[in-house]
Amino acid sequence: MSLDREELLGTAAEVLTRRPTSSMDEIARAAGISRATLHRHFAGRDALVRALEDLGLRRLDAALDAARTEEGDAAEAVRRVVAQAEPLAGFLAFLVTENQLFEPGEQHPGWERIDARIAALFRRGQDEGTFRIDLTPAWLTEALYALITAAAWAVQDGRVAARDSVRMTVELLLGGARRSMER
Amino acid sequence: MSLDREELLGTAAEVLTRRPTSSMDEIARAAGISRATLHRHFAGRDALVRALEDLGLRRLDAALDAARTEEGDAAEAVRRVVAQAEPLAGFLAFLVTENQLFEPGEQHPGWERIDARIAALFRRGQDEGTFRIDLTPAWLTEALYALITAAAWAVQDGRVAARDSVRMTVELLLGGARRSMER
DNA sequence: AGCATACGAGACACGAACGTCTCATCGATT
DNA sequence: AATCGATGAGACGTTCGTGTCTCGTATGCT
Repeated sequence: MSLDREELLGTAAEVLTRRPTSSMDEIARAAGISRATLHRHFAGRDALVRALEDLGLRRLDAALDAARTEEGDAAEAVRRVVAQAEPLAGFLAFLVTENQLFEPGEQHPGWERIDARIAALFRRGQDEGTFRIDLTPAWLTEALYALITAAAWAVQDGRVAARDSVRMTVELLLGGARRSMER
Repeated sequence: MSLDREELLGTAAEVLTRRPTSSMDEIARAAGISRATLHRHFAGRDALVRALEDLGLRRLDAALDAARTEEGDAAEAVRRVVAQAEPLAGFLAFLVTENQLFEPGEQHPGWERIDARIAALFRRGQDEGTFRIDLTPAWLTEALYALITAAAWAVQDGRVAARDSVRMTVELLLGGARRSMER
């Protein structure tokens, strides 16, 4: 009956991904515990969201590790990143919109590190001559996030087949980032 | 002092674009009227959001008209669409996230028409041989929305220069959509 | 068996935002 | 000048989510 704190975070992420406005009570019910117990684990909604932010960063970090961003062809590495990050899309979208509500400047510093890892991948591709240099790594990173979440929503709404999601995302992203001579 | 209903909608759109959680009172203050008067124009928050949805659709429609989506080279038409829609990015992002909270199925039917107009442009490009056919028009439409809003956020956060916004968006989108032989 | 810890259920107060209403005032029209 | 309509200010009740608390119970450990 009693859940590990980590599992608790997992189900909270699930519920809030489905409906970002879910109340503490709904989250507790979904986890099979009472609201009181949820409060015993997390002081309040803020604390829970902060913990979820940590979880998201850990998961994304793990995804980047699994994608081996520093190995092999940069384009292939991007493909692996998209494939690894795709299951996290909905959850990350929740965190982003949640961050949007906070005051600017107090965002979790962990995001910068993640951004830097992805941007470094694009920069490597530019240095190796695979990616065009007239699009900045920062923009390509932003576009990667945007396309992954867009693909997740499109799948959820039935506008894109789930099995095509990763391919569509990667093809559009790489097609834009790849230099013409590499095609 | 007294505002036209249309101007009222405009400032409401502005305020909610900046902070999607703004209260009715904040919206009224920003428009220079009282909460009571705001309620005289719009029965409630729901009604206001619906009216804003209409406004967004009208603006986007006008943007597509101005972009002359059915004229000339499809790639150039896409460029014009992005340029025309870019100023609407923040506002549209608000509407999308607001729609996300509604129950599925009760979304404004106007969106389908807009989607169809943009998808038709991509389909035309495919028929004319300018765009690759392994990415569906529906996905390219989705990607267009996603990249425009991503660019707006990136500009707002200082990660992309405002004057590069349209170019970066178009280059990435077209680079991905354009067939390799067209490069 | 005894005890400690964690849990569920529920009650309570607080705050925020909403929707409704009243009333006084201001301005424009006639 | 008189009147009508729209407005601003504010009070009021309601709803919803939150955070805190208590109390009875169950689970698990010694």
